[in-house]
Amino acid sequence: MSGVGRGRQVARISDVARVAGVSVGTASKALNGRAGASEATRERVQAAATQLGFRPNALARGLPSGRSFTVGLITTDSFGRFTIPIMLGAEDALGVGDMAVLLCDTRDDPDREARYVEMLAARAVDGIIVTGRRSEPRAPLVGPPGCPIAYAFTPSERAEDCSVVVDERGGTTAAVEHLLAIGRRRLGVITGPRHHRSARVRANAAAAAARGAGAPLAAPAAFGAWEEAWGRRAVADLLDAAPELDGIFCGSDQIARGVTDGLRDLGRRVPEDIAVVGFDNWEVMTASSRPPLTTVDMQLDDIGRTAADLLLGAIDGTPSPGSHARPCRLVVRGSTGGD
Amino acid sequence: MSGVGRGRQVARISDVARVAGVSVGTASKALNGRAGASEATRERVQAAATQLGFRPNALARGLPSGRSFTVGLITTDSFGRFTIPIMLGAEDALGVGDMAVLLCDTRDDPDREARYVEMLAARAVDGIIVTGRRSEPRAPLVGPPGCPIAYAFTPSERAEDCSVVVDERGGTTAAVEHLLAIGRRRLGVITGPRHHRSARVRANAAAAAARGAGAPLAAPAAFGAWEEAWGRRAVADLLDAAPELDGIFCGSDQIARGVTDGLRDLGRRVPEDIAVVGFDNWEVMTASSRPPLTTVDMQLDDIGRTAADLLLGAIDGTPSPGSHARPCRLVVRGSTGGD
DNA sequence: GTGAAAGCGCTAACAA
DNA sequence: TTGTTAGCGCTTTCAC
Repeated sequence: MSGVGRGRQVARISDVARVAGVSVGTASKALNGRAGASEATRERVQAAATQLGFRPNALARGLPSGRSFTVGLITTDSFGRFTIPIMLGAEDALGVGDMAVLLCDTRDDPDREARYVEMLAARAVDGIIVTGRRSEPRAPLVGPPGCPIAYAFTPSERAEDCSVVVDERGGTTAAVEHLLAIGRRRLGVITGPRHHRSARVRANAAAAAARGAGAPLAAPAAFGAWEEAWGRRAVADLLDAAPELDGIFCGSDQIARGVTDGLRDLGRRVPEDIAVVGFDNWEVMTASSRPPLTTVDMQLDDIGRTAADLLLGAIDGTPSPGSHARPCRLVVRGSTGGD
Repeated sequence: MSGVGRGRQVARISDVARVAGVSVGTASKALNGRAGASEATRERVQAAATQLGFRPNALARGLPSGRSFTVGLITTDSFGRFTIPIMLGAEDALGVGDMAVLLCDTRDDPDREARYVEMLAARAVDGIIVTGRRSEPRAPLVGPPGCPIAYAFTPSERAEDCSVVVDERGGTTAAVEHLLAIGRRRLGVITGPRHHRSARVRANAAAAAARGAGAPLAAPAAFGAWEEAWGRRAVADLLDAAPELDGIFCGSDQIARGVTDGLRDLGRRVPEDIAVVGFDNWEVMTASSRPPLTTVDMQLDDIGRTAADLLLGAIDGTPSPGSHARPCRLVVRGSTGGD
């Protein structure tokens, strides 16, 4: 015990100092590039550190400064399809600054969230990234006092908090304009449940874009569920209501895939008779759909990366309060005649 | 600076000691339940701690002991479908012991892996969990000397390392026995690429189970890709080779879903004409398939939980070397007449 | 430019 | 039973 266990096997700064023939304080300065160390000693110390494979103990390093070179990543949803790319992007950005990431999966449970925040406080994290699977704003995280927070994808309800969100409106508009650009004029919309903000935003944006181009929707947007089965069912109903439909914007790739399957069942050709656009660029869906789906990519890794960058800024004393919208990217494939 | 920043806002053990009217050392003993503190003071200290909302600084706590109450979670694959449930299970088990989880996504890059190991060493992690998306054994992780490691799902090539793996053979056998139990005798197998261990293991186990029951496969196993499109294609070929097939075991739910779609295209009814079983219990696939898929659940959360438990044991001085196989669970749904 | 010394918050010897 | 003291490995004053 008494720290003699594993710790001893690793080079400490005192070892580096001894090898370099300087004091511990000087070694510290030299290693951290702080003023007050000649170029010569700096090099000697660096050499000694390299030779010994010295890595500063992050725990000890953080104690005096109150920093831990660690950020907490809180996801309110068991990491799913949406949070993963966000996490990867965040990890990328943080890795550059040698920041480690502490994982916290709250599973939508406020108690778990509170416990995790305590844990992060006890570990003196330098900042926290909060993410989730929905674009609906969430109640602000009650974090450790003074600890910077950045929200990714799921914004905070408090407007002045730093949130990085997807420009869903812009992505939808691009998708509809693409349908119009390939000559479709009688458009329909099939999307998720009305109580989901994303479903509403995308439906409204699609309707507005179509109307704005002088080609208003051929039928009201159909709200349902984020499921293939809903897409299959809805497209049949939609064609009853508007038989000469020639383009469909779907609120998700799952729905879009159901729509293409439904259209095939009905004997309609995609994209010749009816072009279909999805949303999410979820490879599993876009690739297995017949034909592959044109879709909107939310570039979630960029969301995560940006949130992490802004968080790092805040940690360094340059906060970026407010909501930051990031663009989507349209990916054209066979379901609108691409490829 | 100088630790006066955020650190000051949080109660330290000295605050607790002062409020309780005892020394810091006594407070420490009382809080940690170590011998040498009367019941009365113990209670006073506890009360003071609660009142102040005291949480011991994990960094400071770990410095003397050389421990950090943190484990590293290394995943060799951008967290995908397989690693997520594993991570959740591991988090569950670790959370009980108040262990935090440091996230490391190596993206199959040995350099990244090496850098992460250094980072984990610098943070003095108490242990490391290594996971991946394949059941193929991997080269042993070169971790910090003396640091316990547990492999989850993807085992280590070194037999004496602690690995928790899925009993794929057992799961496959259960699936085939289910097909036999509902009266199917002319079975086929469609699975992933031959160079994937899982594809081979499952195909062999299925063939052995069928043979063992006196109903050898009606056609050799078809190896291809983990894709729906492969399932659609393969089932057509398989029916050419063995027209009176009445049951198909698929190496994944994606393939199985392709198979059900392909059978519908061919005018065969599932399960009346041909029963279909998948593998993975991936909800997106099982639910959208028509009918919903009977499948094998690998219980990956259990894999993660078990790996974490074994790691905690090793950290506490009770290692569990060797390979630990965990059972699968058969989930019966419409594609074999269930529900 | 360099070294000595204090201290970050905690634990664990050892005294009292 | 309690308090005192000495570190854990590092950074950072402050003398020299």
